[in-house]
Amino acid sequence: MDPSRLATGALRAPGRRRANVPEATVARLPLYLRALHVLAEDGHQTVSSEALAEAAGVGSAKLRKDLSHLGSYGTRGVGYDVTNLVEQISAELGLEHRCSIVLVGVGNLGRALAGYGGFASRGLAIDALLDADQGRVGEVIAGLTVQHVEHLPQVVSTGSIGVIATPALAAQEVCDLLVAAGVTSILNFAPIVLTVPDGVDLRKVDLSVELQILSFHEHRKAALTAAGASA
Amino acid sequence: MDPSRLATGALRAPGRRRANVPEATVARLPLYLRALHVLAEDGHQTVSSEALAEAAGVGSAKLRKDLSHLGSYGTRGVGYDVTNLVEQISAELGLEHRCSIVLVGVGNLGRALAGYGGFASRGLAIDALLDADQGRVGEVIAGLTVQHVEHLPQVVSTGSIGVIATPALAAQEVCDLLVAAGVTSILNFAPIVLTVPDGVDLRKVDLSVELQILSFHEHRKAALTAAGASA
DNA sequence: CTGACTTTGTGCGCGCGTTCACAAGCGCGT
DNA sequence: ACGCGCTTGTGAACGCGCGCACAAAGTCAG
Repeated sequence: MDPSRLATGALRAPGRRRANVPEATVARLPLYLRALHVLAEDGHQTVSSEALAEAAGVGSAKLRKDLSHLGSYGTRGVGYDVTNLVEQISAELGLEHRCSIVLVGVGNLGRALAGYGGFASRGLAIDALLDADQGRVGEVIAGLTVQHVEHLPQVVSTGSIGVIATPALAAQEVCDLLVAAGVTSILNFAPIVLTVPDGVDLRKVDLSVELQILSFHEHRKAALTAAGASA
Repeated sequence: MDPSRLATGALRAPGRRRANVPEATVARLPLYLRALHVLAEDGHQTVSSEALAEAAGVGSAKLRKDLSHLGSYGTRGVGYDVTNLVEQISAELGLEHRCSIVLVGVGNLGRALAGYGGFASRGLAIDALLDADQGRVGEVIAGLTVQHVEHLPQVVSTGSIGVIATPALAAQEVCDLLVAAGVTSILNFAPIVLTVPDGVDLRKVDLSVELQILSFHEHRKAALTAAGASA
């Protein structure tokens, strides 16, 4: 979020030249990674930027520029080595050593997240489930036993990512607990604006916001066709 | 996604001057709406751009510019009338006449979405639950009976929004069914790139992508602190 | 009525991200 | 060995969005 944290261009390794990868590029790296996994399972050894861009749903020029930000790992005239590219992107995303994820709030959404296969498939796995409701403590979901939220400091390790899937009213309190426990990366699903101290990365996913954006487009399309029909 | 669809600046009503609201602004309108609802329940009659921006977690200048894109509904020296602003934003988002939502895929995530209170609260409500698994047909979730996906054409009405919460393998097929039934706005939760014909709006929410982005930041922070400690 | 204060609405400059278009580089066939 | 075609990597232009800072406009006190 804060791009003023650069000033580190001098200490990068001489071989690699990934200095400051743009945020927009980082947001697309997971897409490339997923497409590459599919291609690898399909038996492709190499892939051109055109084909990979097609598979990831982006433009080929954008893809090449994105990949160029983390080094030149392609071969002109041939394309990119699929396996190598998977490794490079995984390393860039920090997925080589499995990241510990702590999920707080085992309601409907929390259950869905715990059972979501997309995490565990590649380097990401939920390590702990927490809830404030004693009635849910002890329940086993997706192979994990739900613990009381008081045990949060014990399940958090350095580099943990916190996921908040609680009701909106409890979200800020849980967020503060996470921060107090040393978590510096938080993903919030509660429909509320959270405040965190500097140095903590906070992302949010609001399901209803996405629907409202679609509603806007649908509404506008309806208005346009109505106007077009009358014109 | 495609900003080339403008060319309609001449047919807007003379009183209002909402010509082409920027996409970035549309994405924030739901935030403002939510903050306004909270303020309204708190008894506030009017609100200044500063206070509303604080509640929505954005800058005040950005908020004023956003609101100016859909007309001048504020009073200088006073602020914005909360009730009026709620109506204006709701109208802009097309929430005044409840939007019909059709959800396909009643797995973990589908269940969570069906039970998510954030939709029904303001103008958005799920109208139908569909699934391809006969074992799930007939089940009642959040007051709705799950129907077989074959009944999709009958539950879709003009202006419906389709939500895909199926496994990745079934997503494209379901997407095609939705498009064939006349749905022109689709929200996809499956971790796969879907292709839709022109004229159909497609948004996607990928839960694992968000986590991988956080993983990147966590990884980078760890690298920076390590480098800072050694320097 | 007047003047001072408050708040909106917006013109402008800046930086990021995207796209086009092309030069540089690599493999392959001859 | 050599040129031909394919693909990458990137320079440059463009457009969008953001933030600052200020003028316009309205309210309220006296």
